[in-house]
Amino acid sequence: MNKKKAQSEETKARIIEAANNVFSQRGYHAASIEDIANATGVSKANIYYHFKSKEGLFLTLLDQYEAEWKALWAEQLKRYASTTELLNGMIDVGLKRGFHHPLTRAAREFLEEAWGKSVEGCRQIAIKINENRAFYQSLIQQGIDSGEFKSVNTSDLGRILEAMFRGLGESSRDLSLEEAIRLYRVALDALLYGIVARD
Amino acid sequence: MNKKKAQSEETKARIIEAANNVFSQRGYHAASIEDIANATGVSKANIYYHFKSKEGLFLTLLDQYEAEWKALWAEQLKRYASTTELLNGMIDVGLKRGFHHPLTRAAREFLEEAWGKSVEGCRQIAIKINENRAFYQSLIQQGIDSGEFKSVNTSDLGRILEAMFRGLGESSRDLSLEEAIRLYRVALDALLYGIVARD
DNA sequence: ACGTAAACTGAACGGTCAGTCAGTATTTTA
DNA sequence: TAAAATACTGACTGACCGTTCAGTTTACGT
Repeated sequence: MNKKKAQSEETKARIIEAANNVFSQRGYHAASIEDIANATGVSKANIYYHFKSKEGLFLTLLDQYEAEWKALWAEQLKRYASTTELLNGMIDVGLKRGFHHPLTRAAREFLEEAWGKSVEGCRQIAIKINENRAFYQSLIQQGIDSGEFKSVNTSDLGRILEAMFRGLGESSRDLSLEEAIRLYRVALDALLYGIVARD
Repeated sequence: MNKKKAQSEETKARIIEAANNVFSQRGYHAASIEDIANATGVSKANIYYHFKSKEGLFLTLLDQYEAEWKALWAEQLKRYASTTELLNGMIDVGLKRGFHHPLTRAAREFLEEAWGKSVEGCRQIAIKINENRAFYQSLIQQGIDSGEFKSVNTSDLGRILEAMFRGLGESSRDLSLEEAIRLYRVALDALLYGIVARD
């Protein structure tokens, strides 16, 4: 139980890598299993040997991405003293590392396609959305606790922060990395300090 | 040339109405011409008598929606003295009138599907995106001119405002109208006055 | 009244794509 | 080394969907 299993796991890893690229570029629906098979260099049927379905493959990708994302954040959280700095750092790291979640588009598409069809798919995505919201919410809470932010409603503000970043992610698709980072920074600055003129 | 033409135009209008519902609920891809035909109560082929293609039908819908939106705004612009009030009013009117652009999801999906396939489709969507950006930008400029806002970069802030509203539109899909309006107001308040605590 | 054009339909076509299956090659186990 | 398990493939299926087309009904002009 050695050479064969190693081969198998390497193939699986190659499929995952190719699938990541194809889903990121084409989105969930437009990415066909055949595309992924060709990109990997294996047969279509082989993908169904390693993964239960297109949905199963995609959810595996999301799980993996989320795990990497969490690990990255656990590391970043130690590096910054204030929440403001942390948020600015988040922009840098988040954008440089794959332009703010390359699978986001595919994930949203997947969710919309799964709505009503795949109960399991919806459930899994719902879990991820909640975790993401809780993360943003905890960031805001941290800022309040440290006295940096006003005592705003963390649930609202978490949602708003998430919404703004998500919207920016889409809006900045035609921008270079540097321009995108600048835009995100300006946005964060506006949200932090407001745009209303003070006397 | 009377009864027949009237019938025809009524049918066309009914197709448009049904298509609006179906595209809004299902998104661009998942909405099949057959769905729309059934919802209208006509044959699939009849839709191709009145419209060139699925893309053509959808672009007609977008044009119509945009025209209504513009007319509504032209009216609203007169009703408010300050830009801050105007933005708050925008939330109310925009959300009450169909929860912030029901076709937005389908439009994004359409754009992603059209990328590389339909040059004409991309062109038309690009025009609409630019018009939308220019609109937000002019709102910000107006606020600066009246002395309400700091002299921020209008191009950036327009994009940011648009991104935030778009993100909120998605994020608030599981909220009631009242909750959504409240969330939007909190978001606008945060952007206007900031969330950083002042001494 | 009659020919013609507009409005409309049922059935089919062509293409795509997720998923299956019967079979082959390779490695492991006994 | 024989049998069994694993990794993998090519060809196929069934379903869906945008689009077309030959043909039918209906109103209009003359």
